Amino acid sequence: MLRTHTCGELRAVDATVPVILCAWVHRRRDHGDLTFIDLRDRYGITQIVASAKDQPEAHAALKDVRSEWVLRVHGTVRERPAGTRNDKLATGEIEVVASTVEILNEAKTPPFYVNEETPVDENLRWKYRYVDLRRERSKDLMRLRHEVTTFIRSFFVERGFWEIETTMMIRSDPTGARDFVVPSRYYPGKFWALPQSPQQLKQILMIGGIDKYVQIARCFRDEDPRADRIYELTQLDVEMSFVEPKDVMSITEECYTQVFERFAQKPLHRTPFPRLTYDEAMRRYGSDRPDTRFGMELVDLSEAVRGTSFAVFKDAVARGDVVRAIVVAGKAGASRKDVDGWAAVARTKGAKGLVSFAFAGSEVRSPVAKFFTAEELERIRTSSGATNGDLVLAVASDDHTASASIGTLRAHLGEELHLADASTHHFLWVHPFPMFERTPGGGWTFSHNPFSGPLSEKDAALVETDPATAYSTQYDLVVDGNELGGGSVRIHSRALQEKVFQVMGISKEEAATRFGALLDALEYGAPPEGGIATGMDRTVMILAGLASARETIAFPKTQTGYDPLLDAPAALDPAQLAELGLKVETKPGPR
RNA sequence: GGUCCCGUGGUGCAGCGGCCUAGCAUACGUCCCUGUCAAGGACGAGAUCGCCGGUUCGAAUCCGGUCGGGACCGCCA
Repeated sequence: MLRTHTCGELRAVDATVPVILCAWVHRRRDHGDLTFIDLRDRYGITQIVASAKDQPEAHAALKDVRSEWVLRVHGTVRERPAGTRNDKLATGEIEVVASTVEILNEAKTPPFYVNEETPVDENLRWKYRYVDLRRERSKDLMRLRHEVTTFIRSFFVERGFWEIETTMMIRSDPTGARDFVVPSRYYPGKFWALPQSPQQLKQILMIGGIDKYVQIARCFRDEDPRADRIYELTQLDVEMSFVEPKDVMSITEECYTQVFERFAQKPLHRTPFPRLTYDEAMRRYGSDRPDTRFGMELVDLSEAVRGTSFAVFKDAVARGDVVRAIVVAGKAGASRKDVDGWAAVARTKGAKGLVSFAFAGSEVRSPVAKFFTAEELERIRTSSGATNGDLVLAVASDDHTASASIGTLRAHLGEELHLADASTHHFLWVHPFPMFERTPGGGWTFSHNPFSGPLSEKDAALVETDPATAYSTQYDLVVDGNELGGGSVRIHSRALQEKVFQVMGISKEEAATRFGALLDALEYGAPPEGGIATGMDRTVMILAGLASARETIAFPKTQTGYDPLLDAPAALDPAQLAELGLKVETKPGPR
């Protein structure tokens, strides 16, 4: 080893010990004939000192040294003179008196500060990620992620789970997200796909008798990235044989309770985690991942407005649609501009408009006030639970659109008005879910996962007779309004799996082509089994209180999926293309 | 595919029709300094305001386009 100690470990008891430290120059303080260097590595910062009088050789060497140079310092640990200790440093009671200073490497002036917490343009941060990773914030996030991952892995391993690596090159299946694909050289014209998740593989592992599987698995989804959605995500992937939903939920809950108690910056609001059905979540919060850190639950005004002369509401109720609303406490004074902005939010989820009622003293201000009698307005007030000074925002639409648009508005207002309890983390389960949801074309698609089993025998029967009313074993784990993950107990009969595909308009033949391996496996003794997958990037992001998942990974890409560090993606040279049997028709873009 | 915000010395910001010969902080360079720890002091260098075009007597500032970054909608089983 080039060093005897790290920069984080020396204390007063080490005084007089000869040491060799190797690390980066964090800061230099030059007092002329006395020079201090803060030497920094992953472990901490240690002050190096050299004086012209007593350590002339080291002192001379330090004259030229600059920030981020890499040094090897030979010296002796000394307790700092009285009055010069630094309580802010773990090593603040000592300093290393340098005898010789070797320069292992010089460094250009860094493109941004390593020793300060200023925000930096992400393009620059990712391009110089090796500099960025030296920053305390980035380093702490890498450590947090490492510790959380290690903890979770041990948690499952201690409970009898085997970590098994599944293949990264699989068959493309264009359901769900777009696949990232890899051309095959040996089979020209054919392609591998990178897995969106190891879903089918882990089910096949259960059929193989592995019994309990865990993997911190990389998954790839070629959809436009967002702050909390990246191309390459890492998920905690778990599967167990001979289980019911409560078994998977219970071990997941135990794991996440421990993870958050150990690593979060604030306590859990409540354990055990509350449970909402999908229907209740939609009815009360207008979301299948409700943020329960604040109230403002949805209210139904359909009955209250049934007899009014306001056609939008009256006609909606008459045709079986609903009027849903939220009460924004104390916002009766909101401006027209505010309300217009909120209406735009509601419209993004399909609302045709947004009607406001401001209850200010004896007066009710609303753009549509003239269509309502005083009694009707009072009925709206009482059935919404609004009190003086409150603002009621209402949408008329079909049940799902009304809930979803008001729910989105609720989430938006929660952010805008800082309504959420910031002192605790609110976990909850959403379970069960409907098995199917409507496609825009009027058909059916799976609500989460085509392999999710029906909740009961009754639901299994409904798959054929009335898919709309069939419930699945699906459970989602939600924290602070974020979907952390989800899973289900799987279908373990080929016949039922094929029936489910059929409802979704996938024929037996098509299913056999796309999901052949799994369907065949189901005929060779498939156990009842289930599992869950949760997002590790999101987990770390929430633990660290970040708004973006990009910082939680070592080598992030930009929002357009560009990697500034490696300058990727990049064109292939013609020889590579030829070998793969590929011809590129689109000219590469500006990059 | 779409909407919105941003782009000014290395970095982070200010300036938003003429007072800009572009300001501040910090970093950077040279010098002074033996107890600092965001060291201090003195001096200095560094940007034609992302790019292209337009409006104007005059553009960092207004308009259009384009490129790049970010937030969001669509999309994300």
